[in-house]
Amino acid sequence: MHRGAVCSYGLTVAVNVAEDDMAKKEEFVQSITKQSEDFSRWYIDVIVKADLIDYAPVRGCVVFKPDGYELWEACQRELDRRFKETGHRNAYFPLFIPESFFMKEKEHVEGFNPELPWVTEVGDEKLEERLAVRPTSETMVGHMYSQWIHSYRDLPLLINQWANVVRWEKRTLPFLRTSEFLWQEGHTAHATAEEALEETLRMLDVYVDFVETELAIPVFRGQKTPSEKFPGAVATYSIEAIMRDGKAVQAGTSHYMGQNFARSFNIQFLDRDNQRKFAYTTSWGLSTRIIGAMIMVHGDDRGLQIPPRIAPTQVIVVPIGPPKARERVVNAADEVVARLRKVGLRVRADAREDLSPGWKFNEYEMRGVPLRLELGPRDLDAGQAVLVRRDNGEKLAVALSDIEERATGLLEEIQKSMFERARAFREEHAKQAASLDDLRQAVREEHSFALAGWCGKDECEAKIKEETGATSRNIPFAPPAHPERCVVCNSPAAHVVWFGRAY
RNA sequence: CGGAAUGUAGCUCAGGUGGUAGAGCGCACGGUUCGGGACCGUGAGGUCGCAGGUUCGAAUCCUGUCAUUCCGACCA
Repeated sequence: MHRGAVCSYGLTVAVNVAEDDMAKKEEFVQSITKQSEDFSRWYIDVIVKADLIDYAPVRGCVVFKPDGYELWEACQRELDRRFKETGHRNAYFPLFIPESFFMKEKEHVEGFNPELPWVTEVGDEKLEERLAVRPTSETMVGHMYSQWIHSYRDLPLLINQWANVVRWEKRTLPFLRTSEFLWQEGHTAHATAEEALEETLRMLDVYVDFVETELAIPVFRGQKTPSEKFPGAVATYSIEAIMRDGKAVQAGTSHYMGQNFARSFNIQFLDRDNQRKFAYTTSWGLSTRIIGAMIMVHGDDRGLQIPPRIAPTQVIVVPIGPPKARERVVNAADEVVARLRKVGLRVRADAREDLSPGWKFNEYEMRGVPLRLELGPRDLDAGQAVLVRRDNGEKLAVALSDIEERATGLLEEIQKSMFERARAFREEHAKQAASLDDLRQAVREEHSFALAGWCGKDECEAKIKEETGATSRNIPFAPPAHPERCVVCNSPAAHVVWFGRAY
């Protein structure tokens, strides 16, 4: 811990300074647990240090701080645009759901009952009927749709809701599983099964497009096995992402309900042929969990790494210089910020005088800002700025005259290379398993997904979970291979399934 | 919901066998600094998670409770 400053000749001083810098770098990095050391620890360290969330004094609940909430706002912005483009409109349904509504759909109530919080009294008075705090809104929406839909002319009904929901989870993890979370839930009603199924898959594709384009997370799309489907659905489809520790996160789901909820809630319409028919419904949801996935897919030992397209701050401008040069660099920085904003970039300058440039470099890397723009006296003399990429650390001296073009181009490149890196990782971590041992090896030792044949029996699926800790993720529409036998019982495979350990 | 660990200043933590609380970092003020987490000086800041109990006296011992982390069961 001794500085080398007392040394009297240049070479020694230089060596000691370099060692000192290394030591400091180490120290900084140590404040975030290394991914390889303890991935869970790393995750918690990063989200707290990057100021995304704070724990609330209620079990399993968190506060989204501005930097975390802005990530969700970016997701909302991009998703909402896609929902509108596909003909949906937003509405809002109540937070409280009468107990009797849950009784109407047997599978549904059984599925959610263990995690429902209930309102039983108001002031000193007991309520006549208990009210659940919604875990999802199918029942309330079903009830309302039964009153709104009378004719085939009322269909399709395409509504989305942005809301908070509550599921009292036994085990929580910020973003990935909290007792209360934010999400969107789409609810649609259609005249025919074909149309409803088409909607279900269309919205799954909207999720794929959103997650891959905006969040740079490659996903596996497919159908859930019966044991993993939504309570009350005929079929559930999902997109599954693989984290850097090899574990799976279900990034979005889309459900085809058939007429199940329509029958339970009496959603009927008079068709062209003057016959009363039950509608076909769908629902689809994507939650703040996706932010956890983004962190775990892109983050590294230096902290967060946010894809430019959703980054609340895309470019951080750091003016550098001693007090005499201060005014000059700060003015230049302001000008650069204004110019970049003009072309639509989200840019901020950090001109705080009490923090050194080095401190800011580390800080914004930890916070995942994709691009840093350094502006010092030497740069101004040369008519340039230094751009530094978060994804690969590359430094580029760029002429101020074409800063807009270069910054925009670099952000696009970063977005692309982040997706490519994640995709390469996914390819390396997608194995095939011909036996239960293979499967265990793949998910436990190789931290991967495993593609395996499955006969379709619940027992075999349960056995896989028991033996390997992996659950079925989904049944891909276009599997990369076609194993013919069930990995457990060796009878002919009815499906090809992705298995993985899940969050 | 079961097992384990933790809870003391904003953060990380130290406080043998009970005697009224400390460090580093951060924060505030002043000054010097500024191209990869700068430095000096001064200062503010804690009903020791909460509630009981034992005791003349509890951060310390006991009981309960709440929260967080990890493992397991349950669950998307």
